[in-house]
Amino acid sequence: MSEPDWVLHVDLDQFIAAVEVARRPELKGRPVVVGGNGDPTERAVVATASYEAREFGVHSGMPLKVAVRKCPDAVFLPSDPPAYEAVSAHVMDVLRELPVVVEVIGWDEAFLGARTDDPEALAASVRARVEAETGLSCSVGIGDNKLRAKLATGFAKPAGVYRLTKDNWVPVMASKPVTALWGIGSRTAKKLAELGIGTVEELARTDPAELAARFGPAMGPYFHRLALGAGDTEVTATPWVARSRSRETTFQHDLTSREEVREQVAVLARRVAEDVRAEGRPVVRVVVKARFAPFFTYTRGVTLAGPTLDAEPVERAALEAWERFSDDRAVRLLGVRVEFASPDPAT
DNA sequence: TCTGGGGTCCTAGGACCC
DNA sequence: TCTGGGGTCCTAGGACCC
Repeated sequence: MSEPDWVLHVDLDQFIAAVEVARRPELKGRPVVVGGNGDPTERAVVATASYEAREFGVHSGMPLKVAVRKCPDAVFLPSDPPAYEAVSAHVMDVLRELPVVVEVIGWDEAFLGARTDDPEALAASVRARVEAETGLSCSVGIGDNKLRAKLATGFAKPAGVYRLTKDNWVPVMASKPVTALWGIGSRTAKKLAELGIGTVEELARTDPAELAARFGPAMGPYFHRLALGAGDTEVTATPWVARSRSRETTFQHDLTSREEVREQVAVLARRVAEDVRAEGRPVVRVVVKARFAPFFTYTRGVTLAGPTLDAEPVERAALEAWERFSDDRAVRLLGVRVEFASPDPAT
């Protein structure tokens, strides 16, 4: 595949809320919050808030209990992943009809690789086609690599187009906080602040060796490259092959008996085993995640004697992994993850 | 305010081997 | 009885993203 001239990043506007409003037109214009079972008294977080709800300070990841306090008049709806998956698949099909390479990176996001003299015209046609075929609004970032295209979308939202390349990177990004970069979160920002680094420009001016000493040989130089706006340009339509599958549950009330916990570990293990049997990929390792009250999370893993597609050894390994926790605190969350053999090109 | 569920990748430390 | 240096693999934890 030849190098594309341009990378476009397409991001559907308030995707989950938009899907819900589309099938309940009477909700249009109202604050809508989707998450959990739609019961804001439960332990769950906001998956997506409509722009009307965001006006009240509600945002993704916020506990529903907090959201309902900020916006008591919002309509709270349960999350319905199969519905979003179906709409997402439709949108991706619409994108594939355009003269671009489509790399899906989430329900509501994709990179497009394109050879064109007029990326703005292409972006406009993306927005028009998606709107016409699905009724959904999207924003499009145009970049000379994936990082810049992705960040450009943030400036394009909502329902717009924005171009970010090496030509305007410095004026646009230099004074922004390091968290504006895709890959730097609050934890890393805090550590950078301890080094006196707060902005993208300050990070760009820092010696990569100094960053490597603090963040490791891969992450340190990577953060420096981010600050320069450097990134991948390759866009591939090859579907992603998962390394692992998992199921996890946060309990509405913490589990306190070890017997009850064992039962739930077994339930999760069987559920994951069912998921992966459908995929037909042998499991080589099973990892149990436990979150103890108030919020301490640990994992314990067991490597299987040999690859398997059966539920029974997965369940046994999960219980064995659970037994290796010595903790007696109440359990807030349990998870079971299975890992596949690494995809070896030789096999 | 009280923190979901599903993923990926990197790092550090210990085990083990030569 | 005191013990180097390097490499690789495995595990658990941390951080990030959608």
